[in-house]
Amino acid sequence: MSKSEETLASIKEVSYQLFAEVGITKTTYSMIAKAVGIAKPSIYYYFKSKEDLIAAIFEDLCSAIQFSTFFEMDTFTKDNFEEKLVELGIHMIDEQAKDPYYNRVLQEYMLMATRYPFYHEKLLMIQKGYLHGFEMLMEKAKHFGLVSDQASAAKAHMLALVLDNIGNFMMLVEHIDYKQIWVEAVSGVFKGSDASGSK
Amino acid sequence: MSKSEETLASIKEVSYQLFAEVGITKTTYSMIAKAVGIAKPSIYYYFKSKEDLIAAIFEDLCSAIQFSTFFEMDTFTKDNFEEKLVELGIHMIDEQAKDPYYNRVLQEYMLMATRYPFYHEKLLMIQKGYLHGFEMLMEKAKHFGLVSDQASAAKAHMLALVLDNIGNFMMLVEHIDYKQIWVEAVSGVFKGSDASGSK
DNA sequence: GTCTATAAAAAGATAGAC
DNA sequence: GTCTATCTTTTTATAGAC
Repeated sequence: MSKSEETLASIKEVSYQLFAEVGITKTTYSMIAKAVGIAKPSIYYYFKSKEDLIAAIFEDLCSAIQFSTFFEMDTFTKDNFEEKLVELGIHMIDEQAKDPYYNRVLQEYMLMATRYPFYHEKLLMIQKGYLHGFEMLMEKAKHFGLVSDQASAAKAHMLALVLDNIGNFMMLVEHIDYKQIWVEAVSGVFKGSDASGSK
Repeated sequence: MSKSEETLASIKEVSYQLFAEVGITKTTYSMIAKAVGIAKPSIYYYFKSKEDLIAAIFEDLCSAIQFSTFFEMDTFTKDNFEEKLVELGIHMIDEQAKDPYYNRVLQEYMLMATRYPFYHEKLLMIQKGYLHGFEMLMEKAKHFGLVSDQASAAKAHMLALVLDNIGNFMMLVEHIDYKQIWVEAVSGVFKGSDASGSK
């Protein structure tokens, strides 16, 4: 990693943290420069405007949160299905909880998405990836006879909504068992036409 | 309503809309003054600082979104329970969808809550109101023999999470049947020890 | 209550030396 | 690549007349 690559990475990292801590709008080039340890105009060598910087951080974020990053369709079998779904969801929650800035930065960009088409398009695609991904999972579960035919799209969307928004909830309320909530959401969906797991 | 009360109401209304449309930070006294049709310093007669204005809009918002505003415990009986829960949830979704600014403004304040203790405290209290409110509802449902004993707190929290965050989801994705998602979430919870409604 | 005028601070951004 | 110096614009906020 060259010196200039290091500076670039440092600017991005510091910006990401500041976006979470004080918000995108209130993050200034002065603050970034001070935190990185360079002069304010030096940032313009890497990002010709603040708008560019905001977009660059966004691109990095988008890459990390695709549905396929956390849910591999092939790992689901008739026998492990519900268990696997619980496990991968919890893994996703854990991964995102590791990064103390993630939820706040994502929410910052969610609000930007309501104001700028560029951000709306990209986040919508990711969101649709989750909706569609869970629909596919429900199809597979239906094929295995693990869930009822009824409203399987709504079931899929409910799961996507719960998982995607546990992070939002975590921002405010700390002392809750989020994993249990996910277990409950999944279990509610699979209680329909249970062929195997009757306790 | 006196002239001065009208001006005050207008400042608040315009600010609320601007908070949604361009964000709290990017909303300036110039923009507000222009939209209201007064001079910029006139706003200082009503709000001695922008900070004060932001807090005032917040207080108004908080009053409108208490758990008890939407869920009246006494209306739930053994026979109407699931149906009532679905109905009141949908009513809440409808009410909030009527106000095109609501979700964005709330999310703005959610982010403020992660940065300022004042906002954190108030929103946390509201959130806890929902969590506790749904816990009480689950207790009542348990008492009626409508849900199983297992993980009833997690069930309650799952419902609170789904309902509170449908709004967040609606900001981004428009074409989804949110009511069906709520129906599905409720139905998943009640599928446990179903004494009456066996189809 | 509402205005005009203005102060004080800070923002995003550029010029140009090294 | 990184710096110092500087420009322009806009912000929140105040003073004081009407």
